[in-house]
Amino acid sequence: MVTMRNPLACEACPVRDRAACSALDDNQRHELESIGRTVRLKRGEVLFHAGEEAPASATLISGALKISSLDAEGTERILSLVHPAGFVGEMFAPVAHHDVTAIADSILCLFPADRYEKVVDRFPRLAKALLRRSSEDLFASRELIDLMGRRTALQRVAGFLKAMADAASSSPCHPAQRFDLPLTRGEMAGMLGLTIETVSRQLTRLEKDAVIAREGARGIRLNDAAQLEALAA
Amino acid sequence: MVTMRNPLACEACPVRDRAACSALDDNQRHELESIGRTVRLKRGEVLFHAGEEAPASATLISGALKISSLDAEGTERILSLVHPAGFVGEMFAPVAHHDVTAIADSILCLFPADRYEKVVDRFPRLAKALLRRSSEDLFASRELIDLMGRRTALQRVAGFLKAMADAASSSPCHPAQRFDLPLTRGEMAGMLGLTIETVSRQLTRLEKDAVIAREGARGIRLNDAAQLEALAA
DNA sequence: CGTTGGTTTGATGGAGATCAAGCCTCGTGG
DNA sequence: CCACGAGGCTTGATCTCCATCAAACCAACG
Repeated sequence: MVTMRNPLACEACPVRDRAACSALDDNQRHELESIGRTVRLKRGEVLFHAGEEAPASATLISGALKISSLDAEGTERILSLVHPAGFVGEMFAPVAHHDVTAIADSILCLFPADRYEKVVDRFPRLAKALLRRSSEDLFASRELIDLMGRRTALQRVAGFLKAMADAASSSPCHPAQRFDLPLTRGEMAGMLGLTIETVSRQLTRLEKDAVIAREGARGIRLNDAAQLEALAA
Repeated sequence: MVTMRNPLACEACPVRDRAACSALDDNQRHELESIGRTVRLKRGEVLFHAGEEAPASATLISGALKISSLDAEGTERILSLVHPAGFVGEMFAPVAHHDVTAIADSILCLFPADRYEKVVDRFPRLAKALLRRSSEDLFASRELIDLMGRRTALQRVAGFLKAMADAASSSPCHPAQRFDLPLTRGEMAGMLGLTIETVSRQLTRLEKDAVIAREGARGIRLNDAAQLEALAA
């Protein structure tokens, strides 16, 4: 984990109009800027460890994170993905509940927990913006619950691909025609409550049925988005 | 749905020190009181319907709610349970995403969306309290995701019973020794991604193994909480 | 007393977990 | 430059667990 002491470059920030801090005016944002610092993570590096005390808060600028936990047998279960402009950090918990790990090379704004909370108290607009983000996260969580409640493996994998296509798209209403999966097969399996083999088989099946085409291990091209959606049930 | 015009009885409210409004001082709470009204729901009655415009916000005083959606085949999928002091309502969404239904006779404080938001803007402490609640809901969501990610039906049912025992307990650290399931078998199945029959079979199995005892269709007595936890993996 | 909604139990088949190889890609070092 | 190894991915064979279909049970209630 590389920490940069130099000031955050809010002016050039690619998520400046979508992240929670976008609710602030220039003066307020400068104040927030002064307590944060930029952090770079490479794929696989851990930001927070479950059980860690007083975790910080952070906004993801680019890349992707996963929030996960390990069960007794040591298999990873992915609870959430974090996309750029997303917020991580449990402001009200004394210890972190889950692991947070980069699944792609990432850049983020990191804020010490105590100082961040003080800023939240002084700037109500920030509190409200965080509430909005939290509501969105909650909604995303419920979408994942919905996905995992599906009973067949095909429905789950199809629904997952659909969700990834939507997330990868620049326009919010249309799915991306072509994108790279940010997760390994094992991570997908851990997210969907399946095994690696089953995920792999469903992907080959979708390719045989010409719903998708695979380009290497990670690349996905959507041949028939409507059919994909139908299969997701 | 019975709506009462008479003022909310905050002074006598059983959740007055746990709900979001507990963050307010007396004057502020009176103001909130003036825009809300008490609503009584019987089991099965719907508070919000998915797709409904401008849903209100509400705090649950007693009883229990479920947040659910219907998939294409018409099977219900439960996304969340709401316990007393819990908050429902999507302040930032123009339309409701999910159905909200009483699963027990319930009493709640209902606030019109627009007026509630105005109050939130004026009282930053309320915004922060809602943020805390939202974080807790998010955490609960992730626990459910964790539960549903388990691969065997026994683990899911055991984990669910454990969660219900914890929720039913007055003390936060010890599970209740005896409680009633708030859900039908069908609702449990919808929550765990299983079928009614499988849920039923796992319960009989747990009873045969003397981990639990059943008292009628809904009553559960915990014989061996440690074993239950172990089975939940 | 019959009906209805929820629950339990049984029998069967199929979907997915598990076990086991083999393959592809990339990075490292000889 | 090629060999090698390590991860990650795919494919196959088998077996287990759960969904499905079907029927009976039970309690509450009109």
